[in-house]
Amino acid sequence: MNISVSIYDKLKSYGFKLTRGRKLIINFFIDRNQPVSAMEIMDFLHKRKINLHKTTIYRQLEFLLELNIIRQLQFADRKKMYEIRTSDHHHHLVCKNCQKTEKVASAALETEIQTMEKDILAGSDFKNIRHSLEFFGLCRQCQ
Amino acid sequence: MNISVSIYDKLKSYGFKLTRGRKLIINFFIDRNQPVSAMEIMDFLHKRKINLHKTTIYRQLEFLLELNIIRQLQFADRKKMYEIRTSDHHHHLVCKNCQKTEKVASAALETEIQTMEKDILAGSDFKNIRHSLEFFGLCRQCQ
DNA sequence: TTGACAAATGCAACTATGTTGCATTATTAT
DNA sequence: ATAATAATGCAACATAGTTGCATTTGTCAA
Ligand SMILES: [Mn+2]
Ligand SMILES: [Mn+2]
Ligand SMILES: [Zn+2]
Ligand SMILES: [Zn+2]
Repeated sequence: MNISVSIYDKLKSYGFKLTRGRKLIINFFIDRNQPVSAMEIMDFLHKRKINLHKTTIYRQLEFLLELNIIRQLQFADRKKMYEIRTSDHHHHLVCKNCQKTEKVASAALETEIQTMEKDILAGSDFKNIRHSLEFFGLCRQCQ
Repeated sequence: MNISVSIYDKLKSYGFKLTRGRKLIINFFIDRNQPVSAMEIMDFLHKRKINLHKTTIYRQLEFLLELNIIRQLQFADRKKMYEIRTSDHHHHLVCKNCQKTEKVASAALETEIQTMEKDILAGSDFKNIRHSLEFFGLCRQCQ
């Protein structure tokens, strides 16, 4: 079962349209399988001679977020990153210099984080606890 | 031993000047003991009839970062937050709606994170690994 | 195949946050 | 008090993202 087709079906079932730009953006997310910025999406489309306006890019991002197809990440930068939402829970290792990114994951760490989230629920007035954990460093090229 | 005086001494020892604005900003960081934005610093100074230009605020932040007196944090927002650098390693619980912030800490979690950082050093080309871990939720008022 | 209708887009103008170059002012040591 | 230089103010600029509104496009049903 093709992941992009299953996303298309989801959109159609809600009555949303499958435009050329939307399909390209969805497939870009699937192919990259890594966090990308709005600007990177624009550049990718531009190379394929598809000139979507930046407003449209941001509206697509908002739309895909709303439908839980992508997720938003905030690294040390001011700009937001987005990646396709998959079932595997993972975090990132980001180069402080060039933003090259790798996935990282640890079952032991997730267990500890879940414990922490339970403690927070019990010990504070906050509800709906989520977390963001990212690692930063210098990649080989940037050392 | 007064913490603000020890910071003043450090600055003087490097030959930097103790201006009215700089002292107020340092003391604001010490008093608040929580992450604040550039804009919050401006507002604080404005209330005390000290109108430092925004350029000056940003240059002070850069300066205090350079000297490791404050640290920079990035939550889910586009804007950066800054807090006084203390010896206690901690993370934050931030309200997604109003940005109200509490400190959180867990020795067990830090141990697990350190293990992860060692694994990353061993298993990737990255060096100088750091981490950012923040929790998000909805505070009492915003639920 | 063609309308009709809603969804999606383009555009201009705008906002928020932060940065740069350069002339002027304030702090410090002597 | 003076000289040296750190710090500031200002205008202009940069980047990332947002909003209102007119126009275009995709879809479904006739
Ligand atoms: Mn996690
Ligand atoms: Mn930590
Ligand atoms: Zn790099
Ligand atoms: Zn709140």
